[in-house]
Amino acid sequence: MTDPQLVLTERVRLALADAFGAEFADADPLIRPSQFADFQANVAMSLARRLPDRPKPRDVAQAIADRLGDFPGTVEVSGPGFLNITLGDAWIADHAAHMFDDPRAGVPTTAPAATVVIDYSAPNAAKEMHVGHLRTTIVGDALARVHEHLGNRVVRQNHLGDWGTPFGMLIEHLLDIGEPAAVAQLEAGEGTEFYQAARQMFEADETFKRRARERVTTLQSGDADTLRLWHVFMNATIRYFNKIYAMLGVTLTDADIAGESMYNDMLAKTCADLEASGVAVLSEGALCVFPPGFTGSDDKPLPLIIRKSDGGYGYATTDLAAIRYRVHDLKADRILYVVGNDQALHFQMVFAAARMAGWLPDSASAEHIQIGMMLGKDGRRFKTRSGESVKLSDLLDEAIDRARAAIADRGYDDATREEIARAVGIGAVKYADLSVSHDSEYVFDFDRMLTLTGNTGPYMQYAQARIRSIFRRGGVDPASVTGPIVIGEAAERALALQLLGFPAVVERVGEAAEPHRLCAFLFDTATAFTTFFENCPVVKEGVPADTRASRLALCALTLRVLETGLNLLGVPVPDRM
RNA sequence: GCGCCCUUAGCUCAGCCGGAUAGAGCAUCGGACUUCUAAUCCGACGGUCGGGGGUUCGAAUCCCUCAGGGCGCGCCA
Repeated sequence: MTDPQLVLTERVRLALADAFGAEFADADPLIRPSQFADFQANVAMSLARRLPDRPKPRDVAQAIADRLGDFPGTVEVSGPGFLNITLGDAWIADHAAHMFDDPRAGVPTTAPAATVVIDYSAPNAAKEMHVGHLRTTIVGDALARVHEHLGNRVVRQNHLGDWGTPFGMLIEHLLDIGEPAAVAQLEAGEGTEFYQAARQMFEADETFKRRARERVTTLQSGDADTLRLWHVFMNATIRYFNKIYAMLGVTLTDADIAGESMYNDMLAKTCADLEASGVAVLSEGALCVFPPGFTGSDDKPLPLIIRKSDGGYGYATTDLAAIRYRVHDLKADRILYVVGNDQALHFQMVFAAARMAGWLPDSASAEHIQIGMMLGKDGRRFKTRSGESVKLSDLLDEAIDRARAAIADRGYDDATREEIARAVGIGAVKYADLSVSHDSEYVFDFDRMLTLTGNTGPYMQYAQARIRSIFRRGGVDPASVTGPIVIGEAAERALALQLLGFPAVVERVGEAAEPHRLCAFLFDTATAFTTFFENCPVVKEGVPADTRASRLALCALTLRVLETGLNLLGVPVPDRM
């Protein structure tokens, strides 16, 4: 364990138990970063009130400090009873060295491993695919990578919108324009245009409308010819999705596809079981679950409709079937739904219904990781100037174009420039999505996300590239560096201390499902490195051999942390920029 | 009516498991370039943390309330 906050928590807890008795060993020492020291412990104030003779908080703090005499650093009582803790340089160097020797850079593996089902991306083949899907894809993928790194068993579930009434008109439109033309259009990413054309026919042409409705019926009845057409449509669409995933460097594969259609065969039983157990009841001809606590506009219970009065199933049914499948068949301990926050109420009700049915036991959690809406620079829903939704590939192309322009005069050959432009452009978009908290709206702005300063992908990539540059310049392989690490300059100390916090951040990101915390950490790390870079020459002439060895080790460790962190976010890591 | 998100510096956002003087980037102003990659840095300026009440030794953070903005909510997904 290298994380200072955790080390100190344990150490101070022992001290206060020693001072006041074992019954207080459960008290959280409240170790927090401090502006007056490396860390501060805030426990004395609250603990003073719990103690029988209600001593002064400062005395409590002093009593704890007295039992930290052997601590490798300094402990001072300050203000109303704060304990200001400054770690010794040797302690920091020692733990940094320990972290450096660990291939995992101190990140522990969860034991026992949990099964984490992550539902993300889930583009809808029959609806406009908009930039909102970009965010759930990127955030979900980062969470999958983090949980995998933590040693959990991750089951990705791409809950494609691949079923439902719109497919009647989509299939008819496919027939009208011919399969080859339809496939070409869909693979080219013009699913929205395809959908709109079908929609237009549906609204304008009564014959088409009738055909579409009949097609829905034959599709749902499992008619072989119709299913074949459906597969033609879906396969082409999925090939387009895969192009986008490849471009984005997303880890989703066809094996992770678990679209709505997958649950078709379970829907009737889902309803029957819910009805038999009394969880679902008929209301106005529809089969509904009324989870307690949900009321509508007139204070009447709000239904979750699982079978429409016409006998059809909605997405609530699918979600309930999916939750049962994920718990029972996939053995999920945790299910993360990385989905837009407009579905908050829906998921609350689905989760509540699943609990009522006993399909979601207390031992498993279902969490809606709410994704906030993406806004344009004008603060309104992200659209093109003409009001169209923005095509994902166009968006990514523009990011790459801008990145390419930024490095145009750097003297790289074409292939290298292209590789860097892709890494920087895609990295900028992904990092921008990840660096703000997932549940808030966020403003999409190319200019901001592509700058080399601030909390951006390019800045993080650049910091990392500069470290590699040092190794190149020095003719040193980062893997061959051995240290030892010695703390001299303030910038070395600050960098080493910063690095020690990496494992805890990764764990926290997994627990709280908040990738933006990793971004913030990496930004702080890159900033600390930049200060080090400005102040501490490494392979320049005149640097003593031991200093050089120590700094090379710090560089190598920083590189590992930045590279690992960016990998966990799914942000590409170019060698040079 | 109900649910979710939001309201913190001119702009974009952190901080919100309560802790000392609320942070960062951009923008603005001033400074640093014969570079271990200056697209990278340093400094300055800049805030009634939407309003009010409560809990607390202590509130941007917890509770209540009001206001404003966004999104959603019985047979689309």
